[in-house]
Amino acid sequence: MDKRKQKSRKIIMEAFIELLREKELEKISMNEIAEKANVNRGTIYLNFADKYDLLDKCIEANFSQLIEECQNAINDKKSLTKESLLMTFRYLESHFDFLCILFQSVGLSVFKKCIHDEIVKGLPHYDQSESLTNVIRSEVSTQFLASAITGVLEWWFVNSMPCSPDKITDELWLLLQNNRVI
Amino acid sequence: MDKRKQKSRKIIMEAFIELLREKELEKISMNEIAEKANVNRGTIYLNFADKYDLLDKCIEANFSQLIEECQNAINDKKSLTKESLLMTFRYLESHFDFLCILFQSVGLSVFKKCIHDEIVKGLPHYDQSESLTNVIRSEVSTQFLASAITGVLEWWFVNSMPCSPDKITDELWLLLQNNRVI
DNA sequence: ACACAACTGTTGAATAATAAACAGTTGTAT
DNA sequence: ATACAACTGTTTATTATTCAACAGTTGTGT
Repeated sequence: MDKRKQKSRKIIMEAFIELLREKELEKISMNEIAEKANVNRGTIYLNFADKYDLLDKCIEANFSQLIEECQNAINDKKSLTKESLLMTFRYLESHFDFLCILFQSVGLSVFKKCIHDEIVKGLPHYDQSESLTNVIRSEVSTQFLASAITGVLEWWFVNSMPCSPDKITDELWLLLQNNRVI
Repeated sequence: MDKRKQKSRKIIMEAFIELLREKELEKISMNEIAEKANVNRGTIYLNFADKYDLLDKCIEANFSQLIEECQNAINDKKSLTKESLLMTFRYLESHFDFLCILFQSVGLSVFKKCIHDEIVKGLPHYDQSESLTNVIRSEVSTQFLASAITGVLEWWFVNSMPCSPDKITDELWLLLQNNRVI
């Protein structure tokens, strides 16, 4: 992509997020965003359809960042690791205030779905055709586990992170081991 | 000036100064500057003739900043004030490492002349036609004082700021008062 | 002496951002 | 009710930056 587009999108999104920290979405005007980003107002419309599209792109970029930060741990080993869980908790922790802002505007569901899907990808997949003793690792169990993990993530986040990322990861990992899934 | 030109010049100069901190002028290539500034190499040539022109513009911008920071104290009262002296010392202190780099490349003389001239502007001017008792405030005395002040500034800077801006300002101001110039 | 890599400064075509306008909308105060 | 100010989203011509290529230079090692 053209360097100018990259830069424009970046500074506009940064300015917008900065404003989101200061006031709620509906109180933010395109004029303000343009002023804060120090770009022409038209430039915003060249890159984003409107304020809500801009918000979507910010969320997407934010989620991409989470995935990217965890992808070494997740993708290299082609399965869920303790490390990737820890990184996810740490990501949620370090972006807490910003994510709260996003969830106010857009709800938790988008993020939850993304994280759930990513966990599904990370869990080991086994054919349904395998023996019945492996039923625990079937599609159903994958969904079961992904939901469980996502649920813990959500609970931890929504309750303002009642314990450290390290502690919650330890506990969750122990549960997974006890269920003989990993 | 067009917003894009402003931005380009700013980020190119900042990147260049950043590189000047890391290595000497002759070891810095236009490629590196472009890379650090995250602009196309051609953009540098659209804004600056070459590396040396870029250096000149950086110095000019830096000096403009000094003047601007002191101009309230200097220009509003149309004469030299203790405050403007203090601000000058503080400016030299806070930009010490960067100014050292500049002086390595370009020498002290440019800066000295600018500061000298600015002090001349700040000193009160009296007609040569006034009574002989006012000879102390003639053109000669103006040059005398400006050189003295500039000399102290230079000594203080070249000797790596042997005392605080506040202390050197106090001492210099006392000298000026004892000479009944202010 | 030669090759080779990195650099300089320039070009032209494509693309993006800017400035300045515009009509239409919304919210607010009088 | 109405005027007013601020906003939205779009359009136009203009200007700046980008990208890719170019020939020519400089410095380095073999």
